[in-house]
This record gives sequence, structure tokens and C-alpha cells, in this order.
Amino acid sequence: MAKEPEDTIASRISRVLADRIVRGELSAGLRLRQDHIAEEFGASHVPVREAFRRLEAQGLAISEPRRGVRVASFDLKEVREVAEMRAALEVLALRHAAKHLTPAILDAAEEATREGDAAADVHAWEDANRRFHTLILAPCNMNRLLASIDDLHAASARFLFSAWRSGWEKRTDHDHRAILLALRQGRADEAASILERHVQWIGRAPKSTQKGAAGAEAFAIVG
Amino acid sequence: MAKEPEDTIASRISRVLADRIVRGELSAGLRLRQDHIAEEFGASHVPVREAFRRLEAQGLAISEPRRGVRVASFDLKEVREVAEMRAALEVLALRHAAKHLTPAILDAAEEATREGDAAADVHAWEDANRRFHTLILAPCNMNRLLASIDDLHAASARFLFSAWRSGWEKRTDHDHRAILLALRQGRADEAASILERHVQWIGRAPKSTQKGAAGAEAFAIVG
DNA sequence: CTCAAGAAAATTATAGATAATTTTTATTGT
DNA sequence: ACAATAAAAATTATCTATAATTTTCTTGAG
Repeated sequence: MAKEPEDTIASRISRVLADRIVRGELSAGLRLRQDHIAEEFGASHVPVREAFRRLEAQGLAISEPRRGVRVASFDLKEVREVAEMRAALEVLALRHAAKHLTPAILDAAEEATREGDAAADVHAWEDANRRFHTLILAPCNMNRLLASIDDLHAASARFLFSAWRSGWEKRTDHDHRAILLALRQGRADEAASILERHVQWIGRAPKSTQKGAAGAEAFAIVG
Repeated sequence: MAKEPEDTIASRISRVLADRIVRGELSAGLRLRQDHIAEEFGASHVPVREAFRRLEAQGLAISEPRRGVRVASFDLKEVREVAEMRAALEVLALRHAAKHLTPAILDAAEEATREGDAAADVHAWEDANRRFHTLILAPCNMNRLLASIDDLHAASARFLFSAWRSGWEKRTDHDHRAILLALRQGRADEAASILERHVQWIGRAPKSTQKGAAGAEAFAIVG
């Protein structure tokens, strides 16, 4: 059969831990004890430490010498920072990707949007959302840029999952559709400017719910 | 006396190796053998591996499972990618920093510009250049953004040092001065747009030298 | 003389062990 | 009861050792 995509234990551990942090299974500030994690994965602590360095670079954990590693905390200010970085970088990526977008790619992105609209829970929505963004940006063919955007997506998703307490309510993503329409019509600049606005909504505008009761705790979570 | 700023061996190794890669002492594609590096630093290979993970995240090294780590290679396409990312992110940083800039900071940035103009070699110039950018951007107070910009600066500097074969020739940085003037006069938007253009010159336009002999090998190296 | 097999050396990835440090718990004096 | 302090436990950072893999070297067939 095919080789496992990950050869080293360290990369597997870092991927699993990153996923747990993003999904909120490991909450902010929690101490990550290398021996315990090593035991859980049936490994020694050496690969665990390597995984830690990776999480650190992704901004998902912070490490203090001799005091160990903990899950990175984040506040609204940081969420906005990530949103603005995403806006800046995704616009750049889209500008370069635009000329390489094919109808097939745009169809796939439209399908991802539909899946997002139909998503039954926040995780399914996030998955479809990420797929949409990746589909229209990947053709820019700039690996470093795409890697940075990926890390920022993870940070966004982390906020999304942590902020989402109540049930999931389906809705239609008009921004995604507007972006696709503009791209189909060759209006790349307009697509980019919608994307820029779209991404910046994260953690920015208070969301007006039907009850209006959520108050200051509710934020627009899109992107 | 004061504690060393770096407590762990791993971070010291990663800093030294990063510096060597950026300065071109370790050339692209070179294999980094953990035991040799460990021996040089009088350490075991465990902290060396942790340093590797950090260099990987910074884009200065690439690692293939079981095949070791080598110094990352880079081509002109990647240099442009980095320049465009820098442009996007530095503009964002400057927009936020602008309102916090004091005359004292701008004076220090002007001094850095003067030092750059007077620099006797490319390393001194790069040092002053980086100081200029850091001075005017740091007040944005967005740590994640600043960390990303730092990594991109390192990549730019690496290209600068590698491309610079001939002797250093002094010149006056008009862009830096124009940015400072705009900032002093409260025209943040104009400062940002000059900065955007300024940074993108890296690796972009062929540089016209007095001899005209350098040809396709010469690129504008500023920023 | 070139090229491919196979042996030898080097190298990676991981485990297990240890000293130093930090955190937790227990203890004592007020 | 409470704070300060001392003893105990846990944890980190690092080193040394080892199995598995890759690279290099050697050698023999065509």
C-alpha cells in the first residue's frame, strides 16, 4: 500500500496536537507535558519536543525555557490581527491566482460553498470554508505565501470553534458567491476587494442575532 | 550580571545557523549534519534537531524524513514572492503603527537611514536598513505580524548578500526619506504606498549600473 | 572502462538515562 | 487560620546509546 504521508513521529504528533488545539480540545494556557504526551503516543519525549517547536512556530503554543510549553492564549486583538494578515495575504494570493483559475476550479469552489451552506455543524462549515479559500488561492503557486495563509487559517478556525457555543444555524454565504461571480467575469480586482472585506469580518463586527441577546460576546464569524 | 537572553542550547544553535544561512556562509543545498553541528557547539544532537525544526519554519532549511536537513535553496521567483509578502504585511503594519509614531522614533529612523547611506559594506547597510523598517513598524504592536515580517526580512537579506558580488557603493536612500517626510506630515497613506513600492523593488527591476555590464545578473536590491 | 551489486561507513530518528530546575506538597512558626 | 519555608515530587533540558536507513566506497562482471 501507499506510504504513510508522515514519516516521522514528530510530524504526526505536531499535526495531532495542532488539530486538538484548533478544535479547542486543548484549551488556552494548558500545559503540555512532554512525558505525558510521549507516553500517549507511545514515543519518547524527543520527537515530542520537536513537535513543540513546530507548534510554537505556528503560533499555537508558547514555550518558556525550563518552564515548559503551554497552549497559546489569544484575545480579540490577536484575532483581528490574524484577520488583517489574512486579508492582506489572501488578496495577494488571489491577485496571482486569478489568471490561473479555470472554470473547473471555480465550479469546485462553488460546490464547496454549497457544502458550507448545507453544513450541519461548525466543523463541517469550517472544512468547506477552508476548501473554498484553498481552491481559489492555491493556483497562485506561491508556496511560502500559501503556508503562511494556512497557519493563519488555523488561528482563525481556532477562534471560530472557541467562540461558537450555541447551535449551528445554516445560512447562505453571499460573499463567496460574489467572489466567484466576479472571478468568472474576469473582474479579479473586485473579487479581491470582496475577499479583503470578507476575511476582515472575523472577530470584528458584533453579530446581530435574531434575539439580540448574545450581546458583546457574539462576533461575526465568517471568512 | 544579566542572564543570557537565550537559555536553551537549541535556540542559540538556531540563531547562529540562521545567521550563517542568511549571510551566505552556508550555501543553498548544503547538508546540515546534526552530529557535526552538535560537535561544533559542544552539544548533543537533540537540541540541534530542535534548532532544525525552527529553521524549517523560518523557511531557511528544508527537511526530508530520514534524508536529513539542507539549507533551503531559493530562486528569483521566491525572492519576488517574499518581496510581495513583505509589501503587503509592512503596509499593514505601517498603517497601524502610524498613529503611534513619535518624533523621537522618526528621528531614530532618520538616523538609521543616514547610517545606511554611510555604510561601508553590504552587511552594515542591511543592518541599518532593517533597523529603519523595524523602527517605524514595531509601534503597530502586533507581535504575530512583526514576527512574520522579521522572517521575510531574513529571506530578503539572504538574497541581498548572495546577489552582492561586487564592491559596495554608497548611495542615498530617497525612499526612506520620502517615507519619513510623509509620516512627519501625517500623510500615513502616502507613506504606506511609498513603502509598498519600495519593498517590491527587491529582485524585481534590473539595476542599471554605470558600466551596464552586469546584465541579467544584477537586480535592484533595496528595501 | 563503465556500471551495477554489495559491503562498509556515515547519518538519522528514536529510546533510555541523568542532572538541574521548577512546581507541588507538607511543615512549622506566628 | 495564614504565611513562610523546607522537603518531596514532577518536569525540563540534555546526553549517551542503539536500531534503521541512507550514502559512499569497493569490487567484479560485462
